[in-house]
Amino acid sequence: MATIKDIAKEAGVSLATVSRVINNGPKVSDKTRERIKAIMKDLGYRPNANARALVKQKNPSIGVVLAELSDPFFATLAHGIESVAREQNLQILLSSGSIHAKTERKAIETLFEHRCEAMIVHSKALDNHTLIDFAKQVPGFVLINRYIPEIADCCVWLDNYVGGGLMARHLLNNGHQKFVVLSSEYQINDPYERLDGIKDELAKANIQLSEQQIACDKPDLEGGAQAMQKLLNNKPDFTAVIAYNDAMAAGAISVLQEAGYQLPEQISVMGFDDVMLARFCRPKLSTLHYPIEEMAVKAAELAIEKSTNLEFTPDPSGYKFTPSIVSRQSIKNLTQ
Amino acid sequence: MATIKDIAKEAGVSLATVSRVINNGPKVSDKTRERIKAIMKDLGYRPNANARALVKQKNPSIGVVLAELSDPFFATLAHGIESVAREQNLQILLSSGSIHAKTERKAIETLFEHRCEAMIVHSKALDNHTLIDFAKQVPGFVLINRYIPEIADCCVWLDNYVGGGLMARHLLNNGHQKFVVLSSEYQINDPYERLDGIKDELAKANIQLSEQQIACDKPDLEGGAQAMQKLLNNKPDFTAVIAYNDAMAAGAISVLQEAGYQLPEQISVMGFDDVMLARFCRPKLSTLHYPIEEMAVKAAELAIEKSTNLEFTPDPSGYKFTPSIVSRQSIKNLTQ
DNA sequence: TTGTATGCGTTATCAG
DNA sequence: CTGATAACGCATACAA
Repeated sequence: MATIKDIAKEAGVSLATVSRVINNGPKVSDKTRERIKAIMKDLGYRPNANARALVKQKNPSIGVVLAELSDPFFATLAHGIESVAREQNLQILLSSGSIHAKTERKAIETLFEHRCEAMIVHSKALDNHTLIDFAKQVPGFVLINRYIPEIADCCVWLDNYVGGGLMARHLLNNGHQKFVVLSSEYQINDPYERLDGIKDELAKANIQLSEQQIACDKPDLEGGAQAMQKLLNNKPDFTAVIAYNDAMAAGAISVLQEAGYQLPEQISVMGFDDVMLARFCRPKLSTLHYPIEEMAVKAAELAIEKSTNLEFTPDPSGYKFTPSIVSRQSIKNLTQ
Repeated sequence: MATIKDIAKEAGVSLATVSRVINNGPKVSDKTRERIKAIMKDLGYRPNANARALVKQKNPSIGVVLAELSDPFFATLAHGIESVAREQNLQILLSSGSIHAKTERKAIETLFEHRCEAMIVHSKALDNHTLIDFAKQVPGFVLINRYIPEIADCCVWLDNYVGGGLMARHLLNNGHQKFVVLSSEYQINDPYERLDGIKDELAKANIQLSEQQIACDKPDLEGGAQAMQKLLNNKPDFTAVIAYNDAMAAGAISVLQEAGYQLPEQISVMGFDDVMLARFCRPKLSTLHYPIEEMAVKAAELAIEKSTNLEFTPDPSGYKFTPSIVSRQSIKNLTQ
């Protein structure tokens, strides 16, 4: 592969001159500029990004570590990041953490080694301490979907507690009084926070949630189906199902329908996330909209700003997002 | 950030020795090895991947350009690639083409500049000639979801023509005789090939497809809905809808149901892709399974093999995949 | 077992 | 306007 040297030799000029035309340097005569450009095209010259990154002491790229690639809204997240990356002419370096602390750590370290100037990490397995440590090492480090008080200015996150409250309130407003909850078995914050939000809001209406009304399983379709089945076996009395996310809600719906229930006439179901699935399961799922793409864009912008402008003082209060209710057809209004 | 030099100085040894312990070089005494390792950890040393790539003349990474990130099966594709990348300790460099020839070209060139040793590109906008050109420049270049005869050994692709035939045959076998087709308006190969497959198979049963029986639109939900609406307005006589993909099929189903048709009793609908959507629309969609994850894995393995082993002679016949019928509930058997 | 020297492809700082 | 030349961080052939 042709280097700057080859084309310098071919053109009978010095390396410096060639470098100047590559970088649109100011002081080159139009004649030589054109001649060199022609030669570059001729030889199929492509600047070596690695050499460049080495000498410039930074890699114009944005590193992304995702908790898991199979996550349905990963595509949306990636799309958001990509849109700002393109605009800034930044390359994307992608790693997946696969929800293992070890792999996540490895993924982040790899990004470090590449000297990415900005980094967006969606960590589900690493502990706060480790993350804080990382955040302190690179200016452009941003956490998405996670809030750590010590590094609040690096966090773009969703208020899950408020989300849980919104779900409960919405159902309450629709006249429901007897609930059942499908939660995620993963030992991460989100499920706990949502659950706390639900419980607290319910408590305001003097409703307690007992352990028998909660089932945990994997936060996907199957998990939702199994959790629902467990609950059904106990034959609890309820009119509404509050699911950890849309996938679990959809799984629950299948089980419920196969058990002969009319939805939403007999039982209402509420999801969380507002992924595509929510619009296509029947009945169409009422859910909470998770503004993941906006969050991704914000995270990318923040990461770039922080890495570029060292004096930048972020406004921590601006990086919290709140989900909003999307009312479709899976919830029956009992008050009418 | 600490460099190899810093740690050499700190340890009172030469650069070479440090480099050896980093690369697990063979000739270092255990004592110094341990001492150096300790110092590395102490100083938080991280090898500079860019410097490494420069001197080794190759970047241990696999470049991926995707036609579009919002594509529903992009996540699946990425997941397949990622699984083999991890196994081989390869970093993923991601670019999106956004279905614009210019952007796609730029995406590929960026990957070139980074000297990725393997590249997997999903191009929808670039012409054959350009792609052939690229393929000849890097050994580890692989095209996914596209077949170009001149570089057949770089192509991992799905036989869309056979797929179209399978759809038609399946419907024919279920007693259907009157069809309507929802195709994609994008000027790329897939829709044409599928359509040809459909037409040819239908022709074997002496059925011709007229222009009024075909509607083109965007290959997504909305497009499917609109295409279906167009057809409905013309009030053609049909018992089965053949859609370009699951998304269009789902869009069509919405329109059909809102128009008061009973599905699948009155009208059967067939999709293509077998994405998650197919399992969750009602009636559950009968479709063709697109083995995208396997294809991604194969593409990654091929790309790595080609880049590693220059003598490797690929077996072109092994990189064609064939879709298979997934029978669910959206097709009524008219022969019973 | 360890050290020295050189080069990878660029950019950038000086001189001309 | 152009040309030498010194970094950048690391690997490696060759010496010691």
